[in-house]
Amino acid sequence: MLSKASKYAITAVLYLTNSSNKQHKLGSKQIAKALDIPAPFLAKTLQELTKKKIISSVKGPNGGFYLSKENENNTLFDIIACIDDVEKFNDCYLGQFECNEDKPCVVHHLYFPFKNELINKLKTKTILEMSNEYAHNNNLTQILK
Amino acid sequence: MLSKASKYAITAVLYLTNSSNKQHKLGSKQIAKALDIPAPFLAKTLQELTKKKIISSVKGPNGGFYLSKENENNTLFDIIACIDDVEKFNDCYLGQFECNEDKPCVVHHLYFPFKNELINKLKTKTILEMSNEYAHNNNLTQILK
DNA sequence: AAATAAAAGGACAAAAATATCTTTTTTTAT
DNA sequence: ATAAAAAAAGATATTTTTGTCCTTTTATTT
Ligand code: FES
Ligand code: FES
Repeated sequence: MLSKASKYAITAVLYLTNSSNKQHKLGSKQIAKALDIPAPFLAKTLQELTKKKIISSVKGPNGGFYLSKENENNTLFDIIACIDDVEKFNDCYLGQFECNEDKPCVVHHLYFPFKNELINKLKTKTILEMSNEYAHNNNLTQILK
Repeated sequence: MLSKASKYAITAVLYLTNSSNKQHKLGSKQIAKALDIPAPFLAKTLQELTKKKIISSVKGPNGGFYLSKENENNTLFDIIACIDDVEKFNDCYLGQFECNEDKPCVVHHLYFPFKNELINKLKTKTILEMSNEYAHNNNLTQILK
């Protein structure tokens, strides 16, 4: 399971795709308020993302966080790996010593393929793609109204 | 994701199925040592399981923990629910506000069916069944040797 | 009945995760 | 240049989870 920090990170990046760009940057407090996330904690998390070039930031008046074109090529997995220890994906779901085919736990045959598919999805899904899906989704809901 | 406590619980119960019975009870320290789990922490966890009748215990000399026939009808889910807050299974994997079909997150269509299958498996898999599988597994490895 | 062994219970400690606050640095706007 | 605004950095606080320790209760064995 993901930590709160990386969930916040994902939610915030998703918010940035739709509400910011190089011209309209967003401050950490604005983002935190909009998403109802503890502001200083989010600020920390956004700093980590910036440090590892997952998102971009500019200091000073009118500064804030935004996504560059390059940033948008980052994947969900990149965000998660920036905050969490992704080694945990290798652990057995039931906490058995090792997770492998030789001595599978009772949910291994369910968990293992799912996990691999999930990781694959996380690794291939770029921020840009999510942004597009989100826009598409919103269009649909607009049309349905 | 399960807490360490409930993973310890599962591992310990599994150990009990194979190494104990009403005649041969096991002390919490023995179990902890065999499984390399912090002893006092496991003791606490085993107490919770006993309180909720998932496993059985007897105090005094030659006392310890064991599984009654009724205990063996408990499921993996019962063990988990005894220790963890299973409401967390309803949360969105990526931490979006709600998990539902209307506004699914990007991994919802992967996560949701898996989660349901997993919960179903956890709810139907009894301790007895696991014990049998384990025995079967061991027989196989014996044969293969 | 007494001694003992083990669970049960409760208080405490450490570590990790989450959350807050303060100061410094940098950039932009004036 | 100066002031202001915002990120960056770092120190501190709280909460939750994990882990330890000590005392009490209870059942068993002698
Ligand atoms: S062995 Fe348990 S998940 Fe693979
Ligand atoms: S909406 Fe994210 S898992 Fe269902």
